[in-house]
Amino acid sequence: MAEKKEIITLLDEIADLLEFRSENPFKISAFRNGANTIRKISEDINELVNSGKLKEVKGIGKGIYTVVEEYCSHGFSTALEELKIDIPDSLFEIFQIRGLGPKKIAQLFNQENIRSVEELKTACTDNRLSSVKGFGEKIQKKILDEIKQLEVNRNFLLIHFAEREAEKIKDLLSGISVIKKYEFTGEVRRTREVFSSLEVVVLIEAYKTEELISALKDKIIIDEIDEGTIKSNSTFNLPLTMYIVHSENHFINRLFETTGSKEFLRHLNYSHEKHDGNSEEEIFDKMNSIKVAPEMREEEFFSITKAELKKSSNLTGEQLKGFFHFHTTYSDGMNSIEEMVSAAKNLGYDYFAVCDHSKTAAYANGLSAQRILQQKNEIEEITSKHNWKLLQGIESDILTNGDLDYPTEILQAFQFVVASVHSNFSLSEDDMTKRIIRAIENPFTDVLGHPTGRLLLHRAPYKHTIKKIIDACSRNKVAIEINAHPNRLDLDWRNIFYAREQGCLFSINADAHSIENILLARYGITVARKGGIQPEEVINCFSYKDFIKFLNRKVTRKVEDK
DNA sequence: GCCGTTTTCGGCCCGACTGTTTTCAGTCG
Repeated sequence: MAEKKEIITLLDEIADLLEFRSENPFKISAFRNGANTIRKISEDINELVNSGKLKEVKGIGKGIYTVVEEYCSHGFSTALEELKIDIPDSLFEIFQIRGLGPKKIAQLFNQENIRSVEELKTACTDNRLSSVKGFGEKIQKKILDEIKQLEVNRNFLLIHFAEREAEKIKDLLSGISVIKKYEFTGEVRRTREVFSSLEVVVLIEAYKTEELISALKDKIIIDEIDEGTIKSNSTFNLPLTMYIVHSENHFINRLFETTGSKEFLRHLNYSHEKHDGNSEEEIFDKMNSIKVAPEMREEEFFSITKAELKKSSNLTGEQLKGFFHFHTTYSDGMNSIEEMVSAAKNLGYDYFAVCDHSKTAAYANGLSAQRILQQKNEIEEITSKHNWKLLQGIESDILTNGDLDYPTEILQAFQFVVASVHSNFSLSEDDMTKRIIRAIENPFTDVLGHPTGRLLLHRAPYKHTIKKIIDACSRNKVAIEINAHPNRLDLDWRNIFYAREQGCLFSINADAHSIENILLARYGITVARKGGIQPEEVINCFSYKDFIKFLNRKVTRKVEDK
């Protein structure tokens, strides 16, 4: 048994190593293509292997099938291991540095004997790399910057990976009988976008502490036992701190003082002696503060200028009725329109706007004018078959000059338009801001997609002035996307407060490329809640009638009012 | 390695961008 993701990683890794070893370029792309083919398969990969049906899939031949079959049955790949011979494990971290591909890494390894990120860093600091053929000062500087970022990122996990670690900890703690109750605190309770630690408050009887420690020692490595604190740094993919308390009152107070960020507590002049309470409300009361939701207990909370925007969010996942900005097999999605909508409907969504990639996104199989028509016909067929409220939208690329990548006559045929930047990221701050604002000013734009372009722990946002962009969204009645993909979580929650002050609307979108992805919307909810967003500020929470009103606020669109 | 045929070898192959070159290789979305 193997997970689909593992197979994809395996084939990509083989492709990287083949390239590192300067093998036949077509063989390399066969493996990359194999990885992409598997990525697009929606059936269970193990079943396809067992039944031999994988062999029939275009792009999977005898060679790749053998690799996948071996991995599924035995959990390893002889082909991969053979490619790894004579390569130190430390080299693989270099593959994470953007701008360095297999060929450049091979050059560094073979010519300069660079075998790890550390050695690469030294070579750059000693200015050794700028004189290597094919490298130069700019690349050397870029590598150093990337290494710096990598060193910071090493200490963080994305939210969906951190969640997995938290689940393991839940399993661990639930299995220890002396624990009366526990609750996650710190970054988990604040629902940060990336995590550097996992913290839990644990309640037990005082005389059972030794019993707890011995039960823990059976299952995890304990690195530190301090007064009331137990730490395990290496058992999970994030360091774990457990705060051990022996009374309900202590539980509440420990939970309170470990939830808010240090800056948040400092702003409130919090001290645990003076502000001890039997509930969090009581603690806030003692500080003469309104009650602040756990997820909003950040320094940024104090930048909110309008009192009514400090209210906790009432938003929940069940309130999302509109399912937008999802991709299908028409572009780079894994599932058909019908499969996507049907799955979303089962999860409680009521109306839908498919938004495949536009023509400029060639790498993602973006839609040509002809294929837009084809899709339109299919949508008409499906809607009449199921009586679905399904609209044809598009995720249109914002070109370098700020135009969307279809002429007006095509744009006006869409019923919903998400405008996003997918290329040419390195404009100056001024140029990028103007580019995005021009797209916002386009009368057909409904939503600004992933506004900052960041990929968490991977790529910094492009240079831009976010306040000017938010102002433009407010002026032009364009909703700002909260892209819920764990890699993005973009708009950053820190900018939500300002956007709300300008009266902006938001659109929470999973940017789903598969049925499984639909569930990612929940991370968008956590981000929105962190910014205090209420359901009436989210276009996905509108009734279908109000959503149509929203669509027709600037241009008239033909939408059947079902 | 995969595909497909006028079938067992020959062709396959995004395109823009960047930084290095001096006409291109490598990377990336």
